[in-house]
Amino acid sequence: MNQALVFYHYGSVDDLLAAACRASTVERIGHWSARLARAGSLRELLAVGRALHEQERELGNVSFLAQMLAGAQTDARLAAPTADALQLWVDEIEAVLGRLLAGSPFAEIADVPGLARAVSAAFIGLELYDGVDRAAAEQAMSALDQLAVLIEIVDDLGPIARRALQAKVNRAIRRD
Amino acid sequence: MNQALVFYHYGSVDDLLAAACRASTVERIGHWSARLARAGSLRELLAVGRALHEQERELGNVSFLAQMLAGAQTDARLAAPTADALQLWVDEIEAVLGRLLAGSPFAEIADVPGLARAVSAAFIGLELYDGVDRAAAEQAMSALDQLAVLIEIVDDLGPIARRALQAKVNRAIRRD
DNA sequence: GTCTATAGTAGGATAGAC
DNA sequence: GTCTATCCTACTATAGAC
Repeated sequence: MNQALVFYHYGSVDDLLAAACRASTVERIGHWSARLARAGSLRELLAVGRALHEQERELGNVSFLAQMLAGAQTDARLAAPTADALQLWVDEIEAVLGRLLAGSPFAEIADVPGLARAVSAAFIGLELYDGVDRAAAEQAMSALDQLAVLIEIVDDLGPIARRALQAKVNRAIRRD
Repeated sequence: MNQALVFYHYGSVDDLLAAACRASTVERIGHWSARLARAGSLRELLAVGRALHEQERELGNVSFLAQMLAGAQTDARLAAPTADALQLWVDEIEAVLGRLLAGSPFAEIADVPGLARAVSAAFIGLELYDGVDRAAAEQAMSALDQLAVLIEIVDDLGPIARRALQAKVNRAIRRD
């Protein structure tokens, strides 16, 4: 391909990046959505996240995302397509979390759309952290894995403890 | 200042960035460590994080961090100083979390150093997300705030529920 | 639609005067 | 230590032939 064709087809480099960002995201989500839909627990979701990160990093998509995020901080023309791409991922995560947290006190007190955005942002942070300090990112991932165990334990409390927890949750909700 | 002086004093642009990264991080941590040390709960820690993000964003430090992270993904000369700077923040967070989670089942099942790295990475992700989609990042922050309420509720369970939880935690630990 | 050529700009880096 | 001048390279973008 020729460098001048960028401007014939896309008008500017920014517009090319926007198109690449959109197309790549749609393609990658198509590649992962089935696996995300198959995750049956938070720990399984984390495992899919691990595999996803590994592969996207090798494809260079993590570096690309990092560059888009960095550019987007000071350039609205990059921020808009980046936000759109992230929204596509957030929609996926929201669907998975909504399914996994159905009936859980976590879903009752914290809204799932907000959680999906928080989880997505946290995952992005972990991906970038991994490129900077792999050992530290791995340590963080392990801690999240252990935390997921605890969340599932809380979700799986017996009726007495569950009622006590629910009562406290209700009081806290009223207090806010 | 003159452009050529960069190379006289620092040798290369990368080395200048490394020095700036280090100096700036030390200075900013000096500015925030007292407030972090004063946080008495996870929700207060989140509130400090909100204020910190707001101010560092206005100072341009979030954009700087984003650029360092993006560059570090493909350049080890940027990765090393970035990792060092993040480690300084992680040390701060580790101290705060160690204090706040002392005696909590969260600290017993997930190691605090790993959690500190996960929290730091998540915070970085939120900062970058905020530069791309402010409303979404705000929604994520609110969800985390509500989640912190739930964590404090679990931490504050009565003796019966607490014992049931602890027993399940112990079983889960042995299972791993 | 695709190519070559080219303009314009910016950034990293060195040489050498002071 | 600081400056000017300069080189080199890379990148964005346009003009115009085919």
